[in-house]
Amino acid sequence: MPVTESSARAELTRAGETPVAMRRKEHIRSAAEADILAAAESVFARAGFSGATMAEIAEAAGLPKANLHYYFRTKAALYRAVLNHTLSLWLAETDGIRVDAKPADALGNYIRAKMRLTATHRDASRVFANEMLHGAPHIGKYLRTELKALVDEKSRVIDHWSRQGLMDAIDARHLFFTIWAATQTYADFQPQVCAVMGKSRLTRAELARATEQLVHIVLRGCGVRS
Amino acid sequence: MPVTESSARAELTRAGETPVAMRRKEHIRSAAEADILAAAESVFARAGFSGATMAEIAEAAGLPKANLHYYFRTKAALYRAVLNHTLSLWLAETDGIRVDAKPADALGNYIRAKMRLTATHRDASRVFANEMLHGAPHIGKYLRTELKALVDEKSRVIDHWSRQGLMDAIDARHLFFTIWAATQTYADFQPQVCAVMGKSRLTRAELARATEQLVHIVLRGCGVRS
DNA sequence: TACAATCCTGACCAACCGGTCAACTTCGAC
DNA sequence: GTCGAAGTTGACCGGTTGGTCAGGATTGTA
Repeated sequence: MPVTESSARAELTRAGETPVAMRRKEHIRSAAEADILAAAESVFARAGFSGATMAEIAEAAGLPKANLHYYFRTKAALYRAVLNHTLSLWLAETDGIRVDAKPADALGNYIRAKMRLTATHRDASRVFANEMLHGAPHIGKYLRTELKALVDEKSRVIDHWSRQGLMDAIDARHLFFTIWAATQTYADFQPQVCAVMGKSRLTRAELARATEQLVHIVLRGCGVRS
Repeated sequence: MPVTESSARAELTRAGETPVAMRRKEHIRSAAEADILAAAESVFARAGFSGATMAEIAEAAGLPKANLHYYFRTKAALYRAVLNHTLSLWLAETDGIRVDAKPADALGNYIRAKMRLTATHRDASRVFANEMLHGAPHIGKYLRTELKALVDEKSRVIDHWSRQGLMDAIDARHLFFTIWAATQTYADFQPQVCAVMGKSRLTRAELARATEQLVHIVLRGCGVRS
């Protein structure tokens, strides 16, 4: 599980302090951190790590710049905190992929959930994509451990379905890459999608249409029996 | 067609100059520009526009920094030149998608060609992805004109195949988004792919395997009769 | 009230970076 | 050899940016 830069601070609180004081202080801290993280996510998504400035993030958060450095020592620390927040979103939604589920439901709903995620958390998706694009220097370890373990586990489920004749023999890892890429493209490459569709923004209806077509292609393409 | 910053210079050469001089000078210029563009593409791919520094590009090109500014006035001009180079790659490979072709061959070979492109021009793909991620400020116009026109044309071909019963009724635009995303992910998200596969780099064989699976899923998913 | 801890902030600084410039070299033309 | 255009380069500059710091405000406790 990702750990924020400041999570260890609670331990440092003086033993003699009353619960009331702790609660109040923690509230101030966590509220400020949440505001800063939200502003930072938006700015990092638009400008990338190098393109974003602390002054811009501070303005977006409605705080003086020095206050940012009070809660997050450095720009890199703030960036890592934003990344950790996005990573916790990343692992979710695979719960439905289990041996006792129907492949059509499990895979279909997974694609739908992923697509919903890109729509509701577009900035998080873009920060994640940006990090990956630049070689994943901050989250390489996470990819090789937690993400790999999760994919290994879910791949075994899909292999099981294949052996049972419920779907074609498919390399599950590459299938995940395809699903992730096809869904994320609506968040990460939105300018391209909008331009080609001849629209200024993606409507809910258009996204629903894209989702169902992707579900159709993947399920049919993998020979999932329904 | 994209135009490089300096293509208009040839016109400025003095009328009285001999062909030999012109040829030599143009050779020096084009050779230097090519070196700089190659170095810039590599650095922009790794660091993005803001993260890249002219000094870093200069070092990669083996030239003093001032020399870069002699050939490309500003960092933005150099970046646009790199983008133009990648855009010319982008449009290619769709030639095979024509009404008189067999859908299975046309689409299959298109996917294979795209996948080859991401392997041989990984940096170009990443520069393009980075530009898109940040809202496509430099190439928005290109997307809305040339790319849209191309996709509109190719979509009509696919619609034609659908009406002829050669494949399912598929929204061709979203199909292109899926194909582009699924192929580019092997260039743009390589750290993720490598981590999940448990390898330090992508082998040719692994990429070939991914390609054929993607071809299989797309063709089968679109109900292409073979 | 006195205290201590946390929270907040304007002012400041050193490092870096894109870009300029003047001087110098190279080379083909005549 | 002389000339001029193109190519080359080290040194320099102004603006930006991440980060610091000293001092003040706020708040719970005793």
